Amino acid sequence: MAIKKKPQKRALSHASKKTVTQKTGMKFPEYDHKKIEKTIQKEWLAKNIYKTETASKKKKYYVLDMFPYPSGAGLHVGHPRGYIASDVFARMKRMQGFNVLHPMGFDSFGLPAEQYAIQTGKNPNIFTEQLIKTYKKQLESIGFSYDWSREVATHRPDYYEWTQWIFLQIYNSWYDKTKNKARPIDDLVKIFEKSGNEKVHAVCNSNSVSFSAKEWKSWSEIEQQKILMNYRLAYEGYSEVNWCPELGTVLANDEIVDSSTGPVSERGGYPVEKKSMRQWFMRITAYADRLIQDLEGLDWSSHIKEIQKNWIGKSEGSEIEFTVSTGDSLKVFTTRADTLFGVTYVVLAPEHDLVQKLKLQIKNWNEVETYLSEVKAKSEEDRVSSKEKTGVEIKGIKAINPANSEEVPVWIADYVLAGYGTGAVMAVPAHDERDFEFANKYGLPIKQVITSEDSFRSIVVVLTLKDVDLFKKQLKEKAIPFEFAVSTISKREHIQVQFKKELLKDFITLVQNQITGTNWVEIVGNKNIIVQKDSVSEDLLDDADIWFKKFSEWEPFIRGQKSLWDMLGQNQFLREFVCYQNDGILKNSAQFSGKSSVEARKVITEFVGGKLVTKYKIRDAIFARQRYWGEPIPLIHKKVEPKLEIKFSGEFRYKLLKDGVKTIEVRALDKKERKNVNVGDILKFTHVEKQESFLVQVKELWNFKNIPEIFKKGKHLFTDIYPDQEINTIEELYNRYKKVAPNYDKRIDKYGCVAWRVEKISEGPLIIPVSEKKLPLELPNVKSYAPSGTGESPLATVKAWTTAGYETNTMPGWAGSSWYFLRYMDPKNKKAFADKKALTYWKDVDMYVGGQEHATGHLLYARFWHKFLYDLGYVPTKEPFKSLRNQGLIMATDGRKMSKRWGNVINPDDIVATYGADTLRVYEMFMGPFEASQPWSTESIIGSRRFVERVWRLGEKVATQSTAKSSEGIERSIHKAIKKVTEDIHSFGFNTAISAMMICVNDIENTLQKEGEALVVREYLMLIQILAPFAPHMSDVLWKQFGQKGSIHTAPWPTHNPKKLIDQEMTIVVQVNGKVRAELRFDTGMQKELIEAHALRDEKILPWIEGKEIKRVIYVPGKLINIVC
RNA sequence: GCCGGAGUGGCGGAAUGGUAGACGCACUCGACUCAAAAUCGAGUAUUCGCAAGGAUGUGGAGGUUCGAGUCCUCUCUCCGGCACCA
Repeated sequence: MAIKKKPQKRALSHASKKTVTQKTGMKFPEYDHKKIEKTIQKEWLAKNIYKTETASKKKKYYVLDMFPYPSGAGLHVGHPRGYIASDVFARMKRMQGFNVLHPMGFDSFGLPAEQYAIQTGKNPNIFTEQLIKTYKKQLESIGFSYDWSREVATHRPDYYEWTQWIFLQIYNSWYDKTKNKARPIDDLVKIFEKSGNEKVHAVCNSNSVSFSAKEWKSWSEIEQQKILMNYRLAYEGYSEVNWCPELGTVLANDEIVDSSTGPVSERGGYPVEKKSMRQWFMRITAYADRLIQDLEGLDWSSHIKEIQKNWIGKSEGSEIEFTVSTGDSLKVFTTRADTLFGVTYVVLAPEHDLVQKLKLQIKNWNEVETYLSEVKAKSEEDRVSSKEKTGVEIKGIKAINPANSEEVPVWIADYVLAGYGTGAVMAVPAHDERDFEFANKYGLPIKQVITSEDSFRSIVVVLTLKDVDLFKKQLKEKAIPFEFAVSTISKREHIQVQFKKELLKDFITLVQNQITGTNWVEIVGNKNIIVQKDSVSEDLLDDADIWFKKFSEWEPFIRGQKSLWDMLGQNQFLREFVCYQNDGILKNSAQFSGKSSVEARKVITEFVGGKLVTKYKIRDAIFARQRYWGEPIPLIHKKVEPKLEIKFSGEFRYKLLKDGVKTIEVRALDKKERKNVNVGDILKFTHVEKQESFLVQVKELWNFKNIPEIFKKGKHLFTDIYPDQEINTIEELYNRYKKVAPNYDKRIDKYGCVAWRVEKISEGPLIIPVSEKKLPLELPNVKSYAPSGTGESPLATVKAWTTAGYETNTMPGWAGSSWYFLRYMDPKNKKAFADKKALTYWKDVDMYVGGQEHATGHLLYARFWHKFLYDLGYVPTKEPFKSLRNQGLIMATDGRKMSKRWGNVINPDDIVATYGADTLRVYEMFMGPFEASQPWSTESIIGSRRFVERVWRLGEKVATQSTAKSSEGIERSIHKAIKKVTEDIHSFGFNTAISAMMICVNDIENTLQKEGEALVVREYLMLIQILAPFAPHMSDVLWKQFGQKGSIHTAPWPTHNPKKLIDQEMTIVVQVNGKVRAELRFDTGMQKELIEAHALRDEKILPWIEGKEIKRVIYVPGKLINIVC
């Protein structure tokens, strides 16, 4: 049985409340954190010292925390780390005279509250408000300088009114690529009315077709809206969700776990499947490029920037058109157009359009179909996790390489993704690992077209141990007249030599002549090539065939070299072939041979009539949750009158048979042949009775108030026509039909007739936005928070909600957090999300502090929304967060993450109670570098407590007599500390800032022990001022204790005087050949020559330089002197 | 696999190319105390040496430099992100 060791609680010295009598007779209290913190917090509140006004002549500074999600688990000591840092920062800025905005709020919509509501049936609104209260209390006890009058919570209607408002702006916008910004959708409508969509250069759904202004105008509102939906920045669409039939609900990715039988729900372990559901999307892809571009000007950690860049995944390449033997064109996307001559096959994604289109021409359709269904049956996990590539050749179809007109086979394989690029790739197995693997598996040819141009190469020379020494010696003695590096690998008898490419020849000669019995291996990049000793020659440089030498040929040789085998056995050598993926010089590429990859990409693309294009990995963001506890999406699905779309089908001449119309004799328009078809078949025919042909053109949609019974979708109707008539509109057609319909059968034999068909009955609801005046669209009360069972949100079960036609999806968690920082600027505004004045004053966040886990979520979405608002002129800056700092996690004492599950959570309330908020703050800042993760240490925190107390007790020793003279040493320490602390807070080096203050306190204490030295009030106050951001309670109380008016937190920040930093003496380290041999003290500012003379005569130095010629003396002013001899 | 970041005492960590281990924890010894806690003082990388002092030392192997934890090359390990993105 494990014995749990209880952490020992340290006794703290505050126990007694007696006072200490100072030299001066003034009463100095003991440090009692509970009393101090409680009193001073009350005073702050009463005097409202952290309230921030917008109208200020002072310069603004906006310090923001990522607001918390108030969860039932409450805070643990890891959460406030970022808040403490930003608070320290904000406090310093405030003391430096800035008008600091430092607010706090709550990201209060989300899953856990919903989960709780489902389980308990309690109203999540009430529950959430309670949690917020608890959180606030916890935060307040730590002593943050938040202006609570600006608090926001995303679940409150006065807040989400504006989340909904922003949504509507996004919904009513489109992205103009020409102007590279979002514009109102009304602008687009105007363009459509004027010139259709041919000139529109917009970011839109790929299924949109081109149309003219006339066509646009001819469409019904529903049709127009459907077109517009392809352009809106918030649009309706479908996507696959994780559907759990047992639970009757949609699950988020983290609610799913893998099991042996496939994915199951975390709760209950029920199977989870994919289901296509209606969703709302945000067209973040429109901003992909700007989201990358504008990262450049941001003061964020390169780490986060990198993650975002990676996530957006920009890649520049070419779109190249291959021709398929059927005549169809096949576009591929590649970043390596330079390898076009190396294409030996092309691959389509299983979902590629051409696959279905060419169905009839595919000779092995059965095989293809089997493969397609196999792929479909595979779960996404299977498809990704099994690295084994599968595919099938499409027989009967070839693709023609536009570069050299070569015919190459066409394959379908699921390693090609339908959603990226064009869903088709040109395969260059010689220079792409995936193609390489696939080609090897299916025996496809490999054609080499790029040669390495590395200026450096590595060679591993296999030597005996004895030879290694010899070899090294030769190199050391510069027996080889060129630059290289030597290293032994794994302490075995290998030597790795690096050298410039042009020196290869010389090197080979040397090895062959001087070292006997060597064999060797060449490594290019991280790929290996074996070269037999005999075959080493000049053409090693340019004969690329060696890259494809079969391993089997060399295997016996390598096995013979046991150590080499050990070294290389586990790596790429197990491969039979090697493929070279880097840029290089082209070969086997007709007129392009000899060009560099970079140049060739451009010219080859041009040569084959391709296009240079940019692609992004990022996908549009799903902006809908099938949940209750989120902002309602302010849209109404309005039912409208149905519309018919009617399609003309053809002309017929009927041959009346005795028992009625059964067959029709017809002649096709283009192929002059007769054939019999059945009634209802749709064909293109000419009128044959008089050998005349006429066309019926139908381009209109028909609106019906009430659709006649006869118009069933897909039903064929026949209208008689006379040979000499023309029918131009559906209306004419319909009228004729109506006339004929009653005695249809009787008339039909006499005349020709035209067939037409109801193609589409568009009844779909029209989506209209809720009027801005009616916002907020408040969440209705529901009887049950349980899932609706259909996968839809519980809102779908609310009758009033659905009859009003309101959208039943709610917004995702990231909606409210994508703009909250703007609301803080003017949180009570009822007319706008924030007033223009407030927005122009506060502009953007100067310092944003939070966890890096939001790199690809919140931080991306917030930037996206902000850019959108900027495009429409609602905010003055392109980017919301100028500087960003990410705190490291605080792990539990056991090294794991703090979590209820592990039972290792440390509650800040306990720490505040035992040690005080000031100590908690100092400790969390002192633990280590702010951005690094550290484990919480129950033992180490005492050090911070000691420091806080020591500063307090230093107060007893302050000389309050007006005659007291300040000590030069103490003055210097304090000014040093001011300098260091100011700089370090700026650079978020809180741990070293505290260390500097500790050094300062140690210095003062030591100095005070000397006779005649005193700590004067002014200097002591400076010390507590720089400590104030870290220990705000204690320092403010001390401030008042020493008779200062107002709060320390509104007093100006001290500045250091550079003159006071200078010591009269300096310590110079004396080195001989870089080794420290002595330390000497000189007057500050002494000349180099004098110092040098002293150093050379020093008794500690003499033995080291005796009898040696002094070659050089290096002097680093004020620091060291190095004697080289 | 690819892209980032990091490896320094018993622990958290500090060091514009210039005395490696600041500061803190822990530990050891001492002072105070009847005693303990708290507090204060001294010490604390490894190794040789009684000492003075010397040698070694920042994951490993090399290099550049008067001088490298820091810069360069290779390599190992750990952490984070992405993951068949052509």
